[in-house]
Amino acid sequence: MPGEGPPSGTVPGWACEGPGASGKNRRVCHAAARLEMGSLWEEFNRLGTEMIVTKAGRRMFPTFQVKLSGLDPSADYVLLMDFVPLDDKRYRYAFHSSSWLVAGRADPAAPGRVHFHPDSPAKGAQWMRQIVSFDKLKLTNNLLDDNGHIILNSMHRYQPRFHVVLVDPRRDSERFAHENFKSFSFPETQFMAVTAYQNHRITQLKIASNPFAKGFRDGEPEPW
Amino acid sequence: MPGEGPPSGTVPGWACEGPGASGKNRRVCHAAARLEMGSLWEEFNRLGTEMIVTKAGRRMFPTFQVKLSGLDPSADYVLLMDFVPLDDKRYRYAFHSSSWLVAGRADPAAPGRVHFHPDSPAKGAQWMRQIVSFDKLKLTNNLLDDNGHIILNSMHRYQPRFHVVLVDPRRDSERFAHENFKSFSFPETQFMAVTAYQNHRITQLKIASNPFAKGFRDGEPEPW
DNA sequence: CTCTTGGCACCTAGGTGAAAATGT
DNA sequence: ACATTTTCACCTAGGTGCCAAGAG
Repeated sequence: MPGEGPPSGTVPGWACEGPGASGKNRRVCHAAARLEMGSLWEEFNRLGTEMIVTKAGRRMFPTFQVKLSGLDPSADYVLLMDFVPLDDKRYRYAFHSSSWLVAGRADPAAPGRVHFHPDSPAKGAQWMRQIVSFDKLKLTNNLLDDNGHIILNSMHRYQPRFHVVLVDPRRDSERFAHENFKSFSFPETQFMAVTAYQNHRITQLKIASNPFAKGFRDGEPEPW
Repeated sequence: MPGEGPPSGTVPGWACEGPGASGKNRRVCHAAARLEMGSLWEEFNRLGTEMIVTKAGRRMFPTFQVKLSGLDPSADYVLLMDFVPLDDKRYRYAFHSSSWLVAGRADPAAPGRVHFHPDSPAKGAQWMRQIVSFDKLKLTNNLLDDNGHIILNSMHRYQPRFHVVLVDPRRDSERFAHENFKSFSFPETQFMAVTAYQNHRITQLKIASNPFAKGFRDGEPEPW
């Protein structure tokens, strides 16, 4: 079942350990990211988060947002996201039992794309100043999309991933690429891509928490 | 009367002339700015452009937009605007003659503020890539404004000014400040600050050309 | 009288899920 | 049957000029 995992957001092995060539650049190894709206993500995750994908592209809700710390204030960084398949399966939803069932092997993988945060590149000080929000990121199921959106297979599970990349001013910076980035995965943000919501409780939670989804708010009844 | 002046946008004296300490940094002296929507600005200017100022802050229309060239693609620049009084007078509008009359000396000058383009700082290559638009800039008549808006006196005339500032990485860069910027004034963008439109033809032109102003467009009559 | 303020109806622009239509 | 596409009413968010009322 979807959703379980450690509450940490740091991929093991990226710590600033020891000397030698295997370490990370000191300007990225102390980077830390705290997921915003964590309790909302967890609420969705308990039900099994679903994200709509459309031909034109649909935003995620909740929006993926992080608070950064530990960057070098005066160094340049690029921030980006990608999405990794959580398994090699295709799913379908059993309405009678309100649960997801494996429906076979995964479809051919969609073109792997990344989404650069539109403010990239920017100084560490700028990134740490306020919450970094990926609200321009859109998900699509159109394999031929030419709007630069993230392409996903519907009825497949994904794990959002967040990357902090140091802009290395050195010549031959490609040769140091492996030590110039740090990645973060928050298990509570994993989701099932769908073209229409399957679990009614997900629909209800979206309506209750997304201001753009219609519906009366907060016990406010219609005006008489 | 408002509106006359040379069609050039370059302030004389900023050219890259000669040797010696009086010149500009080579990374700014070749900078050039072309005003976008020039014909619309001129159309307004012929009538005597008016810009609304409100307590909450009002955008300019037309929006001040420029196309930049001649920057060093890899150098960092800050782009900003300020507004200089065109004279020391206060005006009033004579409806019967449809003309502006001098109504006395200028009120005490409003706090001088500048508006940094929100993408600042950025590389020359980034600034030159597309049109730079100051559509976040707002004008207010609130002397105590704390939203960072440009404060102007109503019934006074102003000349918008645009500045390209090189971010100088050298220590003691303050000592070179005078040679690290280049300024542009487009006479066709001068305007009268008002709290309500005075010239009806200005109102009509705003409605006809600003998508946010209501009114039927393009001879399209109401549905039947 | 001249000028300013605040509410408001009416726009643009674009993010929602519902539901019907269309595949497969 | 299951999944996708399309359309649409209904939102948020915010930029307009208008007009009545207020302030000097």
